[in-house]
Amino acid sequence: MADIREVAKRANVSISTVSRVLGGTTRVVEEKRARVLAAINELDYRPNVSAQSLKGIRTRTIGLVIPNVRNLVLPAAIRGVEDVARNHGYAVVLCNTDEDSDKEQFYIKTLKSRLIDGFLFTTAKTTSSNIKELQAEGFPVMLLLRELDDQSHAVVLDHYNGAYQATNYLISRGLTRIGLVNGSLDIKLYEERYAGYRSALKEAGLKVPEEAVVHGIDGGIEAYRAATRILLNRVEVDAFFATSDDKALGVMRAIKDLGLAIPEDISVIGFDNADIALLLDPPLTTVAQPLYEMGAAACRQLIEMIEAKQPVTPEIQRFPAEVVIRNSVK
Amino acid sequence: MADIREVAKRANVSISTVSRVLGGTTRVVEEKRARVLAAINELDYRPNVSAQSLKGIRTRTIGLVIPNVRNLVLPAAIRGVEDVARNHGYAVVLCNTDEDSDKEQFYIKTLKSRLIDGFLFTTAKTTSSNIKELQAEGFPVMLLLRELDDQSHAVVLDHYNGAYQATNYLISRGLTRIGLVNGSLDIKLYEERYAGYRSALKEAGLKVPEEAVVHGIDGGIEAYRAATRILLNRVEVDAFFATSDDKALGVMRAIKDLGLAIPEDISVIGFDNADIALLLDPPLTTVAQPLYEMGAAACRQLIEMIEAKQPVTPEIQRFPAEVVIRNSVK
DNA sequence: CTGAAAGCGCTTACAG
DNA sequence: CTGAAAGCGCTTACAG
Repeated sequence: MADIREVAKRANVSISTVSRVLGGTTRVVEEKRARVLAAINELDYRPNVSAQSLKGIRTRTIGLVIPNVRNLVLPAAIRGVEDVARNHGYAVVLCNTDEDSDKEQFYIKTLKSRLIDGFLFTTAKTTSSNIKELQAEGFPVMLLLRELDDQSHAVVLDHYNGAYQATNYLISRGLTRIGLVNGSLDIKLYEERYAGYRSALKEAGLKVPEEAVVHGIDGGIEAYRAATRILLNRVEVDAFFATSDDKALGVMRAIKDLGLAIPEDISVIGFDNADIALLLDPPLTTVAQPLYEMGAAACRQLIEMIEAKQPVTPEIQRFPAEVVIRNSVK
Repeated sequence: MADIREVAKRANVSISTVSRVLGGTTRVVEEKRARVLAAINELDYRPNVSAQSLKGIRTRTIGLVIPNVRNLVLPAAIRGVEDVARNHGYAVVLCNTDEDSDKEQFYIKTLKSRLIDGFLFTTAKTTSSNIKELQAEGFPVMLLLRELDDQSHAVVLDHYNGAYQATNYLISRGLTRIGLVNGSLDIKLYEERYAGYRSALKEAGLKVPEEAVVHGIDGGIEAYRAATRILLNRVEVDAFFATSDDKALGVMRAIKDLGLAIPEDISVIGFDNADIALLLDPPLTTVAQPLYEMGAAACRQLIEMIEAKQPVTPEIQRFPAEVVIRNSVK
């Protein structure tokens, strides 16, 4: 690729002038500006990001740290992030941590040495301090889907209310023995969904069927095993609240494998409204999380933080949850 | 972060020496080397990638260009890519093109100005020359999942044989009126899967039921509509071959919505063996594509190309396809 | 084996 | 408004 000297030569100006028309901050006489622009065009010149970054200019690159692309939820959020990044000229580096704090630490290190402008995490956990340390060092950090505390910028769902609504919906359909297949309580949102579930039961005068409640479940296969175990133990259950759609998928498979019908014998409600939820059998009733929009909002706010001169005060953007009614609940 | 001068000062050597112990190519006297290593450790020093890249050193960053993360297949391949990238100290920048040649072009440009070491594409199309041009400029380019021609390095499946096997399996189960829900013929692999399907039918003395064959379908929703249309037209069909699992999901939904049973009334076979295939209802019989392994292999070969001194001769690695039998076929 | 110096491609005070 | 020069953090001939 052409460099700034070639452009300068072709336009018959100094490299300083080329740099100035590119930067757009200083006045450049119209005639020269036009020549420079022409030269840039003809040579298809793009400034070398590494050279710019050495001078303290933004790299326009952000690091997106997630547990694992390979699930039903994250891809939609990633698209949201990426689309606004692209529209602002930013590139995004993808990192999968598998919920492993050491991997996360490793990625933070490599991203730092690559002079990333900011970080977007969907891996926040109460048990890890990686993110807090990074913030303390002054890096722009945004949290997405999972929050940490009110010292961090975050875009999240109102998980408590979503779970509360889901449970209430089941109750409104006459269901009373509602099992819960939940994720790890180290992750705040699963704690909140658990809390919303309990509140709804309590308000309705129902008690939590402890034998039909499991936490720490990750993905469809684990959910399948958990639900099978509960059902095989002859725990009486007329509905399951699975706190993610992939868990719901596993729970549904388990119910059917035992010869039971959905929703006639057991109802199932999920969480996320993943792209495939409406194609499942039966189409899955679930709590919608506007994943794409949340990813987009988080990326927008991160870029704002990056480009702001002064530090922005931490803000938590909480999206409302909504039950999408389909056919998996009686 | 600390820079090389601080390390040099602390270790009481010149910055050249620090650079040398880092590079590992030149001998450095053991005593100094130890001091430098200690200083690096104490300061948690990592060389500035931008500065290195300005000197012509690899950035250890690759661009991964895909149509859209938001589907059932790509995430697994991405994980394969990312895992081997991480193991070699590479970062990966993710780009979604939506099959749009202009977006692809845009990404190629931005990635170039970021001094990416190499490119990995899963977007190869016979109708676009973006990739060929990039190759002509001498950039290391790897193709994944989709190939272009024998001038390009690629890691792909034996699509023809996979489709041939799938169709043959249906035939072996006594099915004779086999519809096809296929992707765009601009993409070579869908052409190949189409060819495999036709060959199997032909060998069995069956003819292609043209009214039950559609191309250009992308995703579950479109597949749902296409299958519904075929069925509503009263085309007689006893099986569908959907050339991806997300299409199969839509086809299954369409069949059930019309009150038909799978596989009793109509059998369905998919392609990919996506993570959720075994949790569907019924569990989906499909052609397995080792997505994770293919992603890993492609990334491995790309890094090899990047780090090779001399140009590597184009090689196409073709993985074998395999039918995974579950319960969606009679 | 190792230090001082040049230079990678830029941006930005500093003069004019 | 604009050019020459310094310098961002590195690597690597060049001497010694």
